[in-house]
Amino acid sequence: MAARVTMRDVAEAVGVSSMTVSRALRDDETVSAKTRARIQDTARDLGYVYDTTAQAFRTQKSGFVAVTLPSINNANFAETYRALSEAMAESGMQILLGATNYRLEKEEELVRQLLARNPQALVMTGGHHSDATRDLVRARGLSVIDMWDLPVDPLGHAVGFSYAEAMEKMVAHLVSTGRRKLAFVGASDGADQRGATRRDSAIAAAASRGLPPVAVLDAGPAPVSMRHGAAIAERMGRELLNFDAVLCVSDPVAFGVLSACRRLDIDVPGQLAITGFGHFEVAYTCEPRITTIDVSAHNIGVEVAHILDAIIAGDSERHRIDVGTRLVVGGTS
Amino acid sequence: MAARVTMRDVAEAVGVSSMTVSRALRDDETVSAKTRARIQDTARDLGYVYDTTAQAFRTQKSGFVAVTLPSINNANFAETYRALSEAMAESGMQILLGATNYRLEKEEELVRQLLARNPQALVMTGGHHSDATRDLVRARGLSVIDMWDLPVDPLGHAVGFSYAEAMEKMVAHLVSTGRRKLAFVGASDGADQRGATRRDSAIAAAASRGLPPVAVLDAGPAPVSMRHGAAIAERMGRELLNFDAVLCVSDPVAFGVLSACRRLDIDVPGQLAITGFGHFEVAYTCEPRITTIDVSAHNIGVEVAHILDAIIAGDSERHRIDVGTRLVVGGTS
DNA sequence: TTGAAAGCGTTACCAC
DNA sequence: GTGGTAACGCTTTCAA
Repeated sequence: MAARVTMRDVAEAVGVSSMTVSRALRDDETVSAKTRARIQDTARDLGYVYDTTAQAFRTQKSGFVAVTLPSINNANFAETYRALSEAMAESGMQILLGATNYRLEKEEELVRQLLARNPQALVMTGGHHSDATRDLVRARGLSVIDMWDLPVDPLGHAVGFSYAEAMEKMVAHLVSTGRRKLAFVGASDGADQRGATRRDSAIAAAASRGLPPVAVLDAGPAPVSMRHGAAIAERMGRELLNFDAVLCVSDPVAFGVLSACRRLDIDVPGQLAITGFGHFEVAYTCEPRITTIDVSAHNIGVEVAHILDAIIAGDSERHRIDVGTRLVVGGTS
Repeated sequence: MAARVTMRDVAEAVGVSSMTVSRALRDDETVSAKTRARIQDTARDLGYVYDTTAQAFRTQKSGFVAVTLPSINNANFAETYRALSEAMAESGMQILLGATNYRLEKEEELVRQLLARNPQALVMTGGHHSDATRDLVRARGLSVIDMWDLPVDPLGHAVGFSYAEAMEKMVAHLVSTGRRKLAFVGASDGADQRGATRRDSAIAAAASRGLPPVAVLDAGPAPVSMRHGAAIAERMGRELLNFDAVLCVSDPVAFGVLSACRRLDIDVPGQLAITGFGHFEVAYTCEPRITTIDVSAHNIGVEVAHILDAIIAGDSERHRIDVGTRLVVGGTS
C-alpha cells in the first residue's frame, strides 16, 4: 500500500508550510486567495484525503453522533434515519448506527460499543433503557435524545409523539362508525415497547368508552410484520367475525390481515374493519387503502437533527418536541 | 468537565510506566499477573476510559468498514446491511454507512467522506462508479467489495448474481405460460443502474425468443416504489390490456400495479400477468402472491462479511461469489 | 499573510 | 518483566 498523502506532502509540493495547507483546506480567509487555490488544486492532484481520525484526536472531538434504532428494516425508522443522516452530513457529522433488534439487552451492548468511539451525542429510539445504559451515559455526561417516544422522565431531550393520543383518535373513529367489538393484533412479548404501548392505549381508550374488553391476538414475538398478520388471521379464520374491528400494531400487520381476509372471503370493511399504524406506503397503495395513523417519521429526523446541531454548538437547553399524529381514514373502516 | 484520565495518570498512580499500563489493559501476558491486576483495578477506580480515537490514530487501523447503499429504505438492502453488520460486530468492527440515493455523484461525495475516516475496507453496492471514485480508492490501495452486481471489471472483490440470468428465467416462465406481448415498468432515468440492467436483460431475453419488442413504461425517476407502480397503471387504465404480461422492476412496483388493476377491474392473472423482482415480503403476503425472483439479500451480506474478515486478517486473494437467484411463481402469472 | 513548535493518547520498537 | 523514546497527522498558540 502506498504511503498516505498528508498535508506535509501537499505543503512540500506547493512550497508552503503544512500549517498553511491546514488553513487553506478549511478555506481560512487569512490565507491569500491565490495560495488557497494553488493548495486546493495540488491537494486534489495528489489525491489528498483529509484524515478525520487525526483531526478527532487533535481536537478531542470525534465528529460522531451515535444512533440506535430497533430495526433498520422498517420504512418509518429508515425514513427518520435518512432525514437525520442527511442533515448531519451537512454539519460534517458522521452517524454511527446500531440496531437493537427490539431487545433492551442488545441496546446496552450496543451503547457500550458506540460510546467507545467517543460520540458527541447519543440518539436512542424509545424512552426505556436498562439501568446500566442509563449509568453509562450519565457517567460520561453525554447528551442524549430519546426519539419516537416522549418519556415521562427522559435522559435528556425528547422528540416524539403520544401513542395514547393517537390510539384514542383511532378508537374514537371506530366507535363513531359503529364498531364496538374490538381486537388488537400485535407482538406477544413486550420487547417492542412502542407496540405494547399502542396496545395498552387502545385497551384504555376502549374501556373509557364503555366498550367490551379488547381481545388481544398474539402474532408472535417482535418484530411482527405482514406475514405474521396474515398467519394469525388465517389461523383464526372466520372466528375473526366475532369482532367488528381489528386494530393492528402496524400497517404491515394490517396489510397481512387484510390479505388473509381476502383469502378467507371476509368482506372488509363490510363485515370487519381493519386499522394499522404508521402510514406506511403499503397502507395507501393497497386496495382498499388502510385506515392508519400518520406519525411523520421524517419530521422526527429533522427535529432531532436540529437539537443535535444545538448540542454540538454548545447549547445546553433541554428540548421536548411533540411532532403530533394524524388519523388517515382509508377504505378499511 | 474534568480533564480526561489517561494511561499516564493510571501509570503514576500505580508507580509504573504508561507502557506497562498499555500492555496490562490489553491483558498482555508479559506483564506480571500481579502488576496487571493492580493496574486494572486502579484504572477502574480512577474511571479510566480507553481512547479508541488515539488507538486508531496511532495504529492507523480505524476498526471501520465503509458501506454504501443506494437506499436504506429498501427491505433487501436493509437485510444485506443487517446480516453484514451483525457479522462485523462479532469481529469488533464498526460499519460506517452511507446512502447514495441512487446517484453516482452522491456516491463520489460519500466515498470521500467515508475515506476520511480511514476505513479498512469499502463495500459498495453495484459495479458502476465514477472515475474519480475509482481513482480515490485505487490511490489508497483500499480493498473494495462490489455487491449485488457481478461487474465484468470489478475494483476488487464481488458478491452478487446475474441480472441477465434472472430475467432470462422470468421471460422463459412467461413464454411457457403463453404470454407474448410484454411490457416493462421501471424508472425513467438510468440512475438505478441495477433496475436498468433488469430492463435491458428482459428486452434481450424477449428478443432472443422472437417476441414482439418489449414496451417500456416510465414510472418516473428512481427510486420507484409501490405508489409509482400504482400511479402509472392508473394513468394507463385499460390500455394495460394491450399487453398480456407486465414485468416490473421490483416487487413493490408490481404490487402497486396489482393494486391498481383491482381498482381498474382488470383480472390478474386472467387478463394480465404481473411479475416483480426481489422476493419482498409484500410479494408473498398479498393476494394473489406475486411471481418474482428471490435474490438472497441475506446471503450477500453473509458472504461479504466473510470476505471482509479475510481482508482484515491480511488475506489478499480475490473473491468473486455468485449467490444465484431463484424464480418464485406466485398467483399473478 | 505565513510559519515553528508543541502536543493530543496511544503503541511499535528497541533497550535493559 | 519493564521502561524510554519516538511517532501517527493534525490544529492551537504564539511569533514574525
